[in-house]
Amino acid sequence: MVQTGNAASPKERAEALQKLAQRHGAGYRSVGAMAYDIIRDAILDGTLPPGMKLRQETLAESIGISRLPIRSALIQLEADGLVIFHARRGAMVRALSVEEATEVYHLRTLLEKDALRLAMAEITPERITRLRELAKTADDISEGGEFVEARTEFYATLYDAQARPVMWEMIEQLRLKLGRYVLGWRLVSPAEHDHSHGELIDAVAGGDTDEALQVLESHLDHVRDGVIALLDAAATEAAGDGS
Amino acid sequence: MVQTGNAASPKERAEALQKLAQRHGAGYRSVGAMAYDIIRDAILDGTLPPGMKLRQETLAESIGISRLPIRSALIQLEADGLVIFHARRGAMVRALSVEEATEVYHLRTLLEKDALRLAMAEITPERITRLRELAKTADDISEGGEFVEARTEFYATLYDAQARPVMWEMIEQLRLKLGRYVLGWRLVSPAEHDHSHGELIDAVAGGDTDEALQVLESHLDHVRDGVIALLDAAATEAAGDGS
DNA sequence: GAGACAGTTTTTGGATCCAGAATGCAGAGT
DNA sequence: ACTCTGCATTCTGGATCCAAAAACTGTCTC
Repeated sequence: MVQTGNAASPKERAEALQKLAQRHGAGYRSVGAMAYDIIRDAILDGTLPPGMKLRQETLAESIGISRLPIRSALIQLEADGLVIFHARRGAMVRALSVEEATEVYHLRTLLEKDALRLAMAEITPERITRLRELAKTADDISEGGEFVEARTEFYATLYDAQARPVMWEMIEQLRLKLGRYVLGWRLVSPAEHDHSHGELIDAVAGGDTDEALQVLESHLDHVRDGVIALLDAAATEAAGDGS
Repeated sequence: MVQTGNAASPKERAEALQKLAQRHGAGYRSVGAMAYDIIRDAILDGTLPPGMKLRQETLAESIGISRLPIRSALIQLEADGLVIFHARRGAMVRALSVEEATEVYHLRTLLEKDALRLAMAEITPERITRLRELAKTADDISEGGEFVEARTEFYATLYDAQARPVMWEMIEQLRLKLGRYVLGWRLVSPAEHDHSHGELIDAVAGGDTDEALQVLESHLDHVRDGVIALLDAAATEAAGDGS
């Protein structure tokens, strides 16, 4: 079992956290909300790897606040499934098992196909135009944080998040659980997924619902296979490390 | 808009909260976890009605702890969608709109039909026996807290929560959002839903997947209609109140 | 030499204290 | 008489402080 997750040195990690903290500079409603965003981003971009133990004191110092808003943030992250609390023993970054990842993709397929079906029933030409722009942005950008944002906006528009807030919230939750692994996969094999959003929006614009659903499903299957391969490799590696 | 939700007197509410606090006596890992359970139960059984403003001080005094674990609990409840924070203006019990309730039932139908389909593919005679017992318990009990527990255990077994934790978590989340309204509906029309769990388990035992799915769906539709009627009535009443 | 027990140190979780922001009331001006 | 503005009160959100529990280390014994 990987317990410490010491992929990088503690010093490097502290610096990366501080850099994230500076990016999330001012303009926040509350310090706790800022801490939540910083720690979430750190988990998603791999600064805090799965299995990493999260010491409240260290996080607080890195961000430059007290431990209290850190605790608020960690509680929220636990609800998101990114962090797990071991009673009286603090929090650690939650690692996803292969089984859980498979389940998440099963659910995403179920929900997102339904969302797409509903959205396509009332799609407008304006939205398609907007979607093409967003798809281009999402397919062009490779860098971590930016990519996640662009992709989120694309899907929010595609599924009409405004009209179906509860459904969108569920989809976002599922996507959040996987984000860090998808980014890791993109680093490993960057060539494989260049124009996936473009293809999807082409199918949507074509008006053929069944075809669009098929494109979406195979896209999800493709990413799922990549992520699971990554998880398998990590598990094998960890096992190979011995005790 | 119902803002204060003063259905009962403040004194009565404080007493009800204290009673809940006593029920959740000892044996808790942390005070925050206890506070979470108490407040959640209070929301679910109507002691804290939708729209009610949640003053941290008052809650802390009623339960007999400090404000800090209350805040932890409220953050968790926000993640559950039972509470909403208005920045710098504290938390209030979140009310569900008719649109959101409709969406929740749409999603539950989608997820639970899928869960039942998967579970029926690998059902065992032992589980059916166990389910019959649980169904009987759930159909017999009427009282609030007990009923929720019994019903939860029934569905956890039916959908094989152990084998599919992520899916079960999502279903639980959705069910949680509606719990208080379902209980309210049961109070209004107690005759309508006596043997629903029994009927469902009969269909499952019969082995006909399509029929079981149909029973599940019409059960969900039935409850949905009841809850939406209740919400509509509440909205009309609130509008009739004048300003 | 290895294992177990005890003491120390580290770290979480809770309570009290403090500051900043919002709301409500009152007074004055139009 | 009504409205707008300013002040006071109240409540949230954050920081510091404290206690209890767990982990680690060192020593003693078998």
